[in-house]
Amino acid sequence: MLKRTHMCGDLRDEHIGETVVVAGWVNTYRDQGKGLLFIDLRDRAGIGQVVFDLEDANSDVVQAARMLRREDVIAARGVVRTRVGGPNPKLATGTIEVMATELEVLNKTETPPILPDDYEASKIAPEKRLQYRYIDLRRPRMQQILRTRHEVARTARTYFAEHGFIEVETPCLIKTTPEGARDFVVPSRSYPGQWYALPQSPQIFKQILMVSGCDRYLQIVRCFRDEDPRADRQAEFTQIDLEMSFVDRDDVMAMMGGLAKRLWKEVLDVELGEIPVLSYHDAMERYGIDRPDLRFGLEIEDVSDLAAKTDFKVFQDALAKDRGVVKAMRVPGGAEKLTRKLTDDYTKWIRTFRAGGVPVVKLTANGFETGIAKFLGPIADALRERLELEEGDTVLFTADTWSIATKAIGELRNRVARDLDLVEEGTWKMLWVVDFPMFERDEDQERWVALHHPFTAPRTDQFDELERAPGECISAAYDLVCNGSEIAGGSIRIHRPDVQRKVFELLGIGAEEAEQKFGFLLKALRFGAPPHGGIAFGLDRLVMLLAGTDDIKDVIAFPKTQTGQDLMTEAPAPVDAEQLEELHVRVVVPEVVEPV
RNA sequence: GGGGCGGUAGCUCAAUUGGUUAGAGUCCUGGACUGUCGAUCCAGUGGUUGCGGGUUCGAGUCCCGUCCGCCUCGCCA
Repeated sequence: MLKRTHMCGDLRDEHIGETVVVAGWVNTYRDQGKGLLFIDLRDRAGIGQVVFDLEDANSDVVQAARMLRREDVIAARGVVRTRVGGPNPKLATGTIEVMATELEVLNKTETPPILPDDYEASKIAPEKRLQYRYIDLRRPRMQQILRTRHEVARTARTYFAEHGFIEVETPCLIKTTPEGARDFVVPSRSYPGQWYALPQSPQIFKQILMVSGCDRYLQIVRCFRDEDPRADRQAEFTQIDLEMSFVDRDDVMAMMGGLAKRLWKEVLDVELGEIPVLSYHDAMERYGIDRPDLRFGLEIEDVSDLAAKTDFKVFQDALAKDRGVVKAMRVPGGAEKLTRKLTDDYTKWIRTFRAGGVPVVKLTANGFETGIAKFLGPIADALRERLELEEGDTVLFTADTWSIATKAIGELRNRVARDLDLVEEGTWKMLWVVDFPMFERDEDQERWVALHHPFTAPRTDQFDELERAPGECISAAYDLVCNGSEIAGGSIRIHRPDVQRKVFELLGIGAEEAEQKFGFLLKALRFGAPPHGGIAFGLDRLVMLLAGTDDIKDVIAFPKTQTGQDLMTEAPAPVDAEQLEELHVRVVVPEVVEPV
């Protein structure tokens, strides 16, 4: 076999005159018949041109070269020289070519079902790309993303190693935990009827490592949550997981902000600057979401007090509800840009978030016009002042309970920014969101649920509230948000068993149940647990941002579909009866499943 | 579990109110061409219209069911 000396994508002017051996895949071929044959050869580093002189039509090299087809695997020896036909500015290797003297066909390909061209990748059916993932991954773009992912992981390891973190592995076969997402479970062969669960995160283990005196822990770790996927979510995903002892909230935020800055610098050569901090309360009130996109304005105002003075039934009905509110968003210049078609569409679309519609009004030289203008008489001046309205603006409203109206207008804010092209590409708006409530009321089940997770500590000044008014208790949790995407979330943890028991109790986990399900944690906390806290970065989402893609499947080498299948390996699949027997598992299939 | 969109040649798509032999580009096969570069030109192979039923003289097209993909609501401590 010809031994490779250079990556064909790495060849430059400096290699001119050298005899090289390159190897890779035939990206394209251009056969000129009598005379010349050009091969664009692709390897991990890029694409380079190999030329064959066809003068001696009977030579083995020429005969083999003329048989080459796209995606054949070859090696070629030749001399690097300046391109005779002039440079190709589209290629990094565009000024040079390899004049081939030897050719070795390492593997002919069958006609490829898909071709690894970036320029038509978006047109190929997603299931074909997943089915033939090995071909799809040959695309330069996919190779670039794989390397970005590697860079992120490498940078994180280096950064945290510099700061005294050590990497520790935690188990994948663990005990199922209540609360949280649905677990993936694994049957135990040795213990009939007993099951392991795959970790939703290594949360408890990393806390116990703090009790063990590790002081600073790092793990790049796979997590599993058996919930329906989304464009930015897979059932199986990766966290950069961290925990620190003897720290407060500011210590953790400073350390983790440092990683974010390092990543953006190393991967994109972007200086992030100081990362601002916003309270959960302000995020929800001003942006209607706990992970606001700060690349554009469109701030939201509560106008419930004004709305109460109108006769508009939608407002009145909303305000009559428990915690009913009316929210308003000023869209500068919206009178022109927000067409009737668009605003009608919003009213329909907003129903997916359970809001009734989107009342609209425009401010013109003649005052409020269209939509609900006729109801705004009594509050016209106050509304103009509150929203600092100018002529040509549109105001969009939502009215319902606080949680529905807030969420709806938050989603609407993002939608309007997209529709009006207000999002400036290439900008990075990172922020910390802090001061989350400890608990959220689950009205259906009439109980408190943890907003973050049950091991999150109250802020140090909030222990009274924990006893007195759990609904008002503020936690020591923090989320790192970038361009409207949550990229990390964490908290200071509870390190006192009495506080942990109290929180379990508030969550409706009684002493006995707590002992049975979390006994090992409660016990560990009794034996000298240091104050500690940590965070987990979503590696997949980080890479999505840094690589500029909005499909999580692009940043995972072998992703699953929305129904949890791997189209390449065809997992999941049935197992043998003997396997089931050994595992003491009997399958009950709802209906007859057709064999494929 | 709910909603929306889609599935026609290896790939990307077209096909009039339900009407003749389901077309085009690309890939592939063969040929032409001495500096191409998403090469070009000529010719050709290639189809169980996702699958199963139904309506009809006649179904890619209409109806029912089902499978698959994408987006989304719920869900995701």
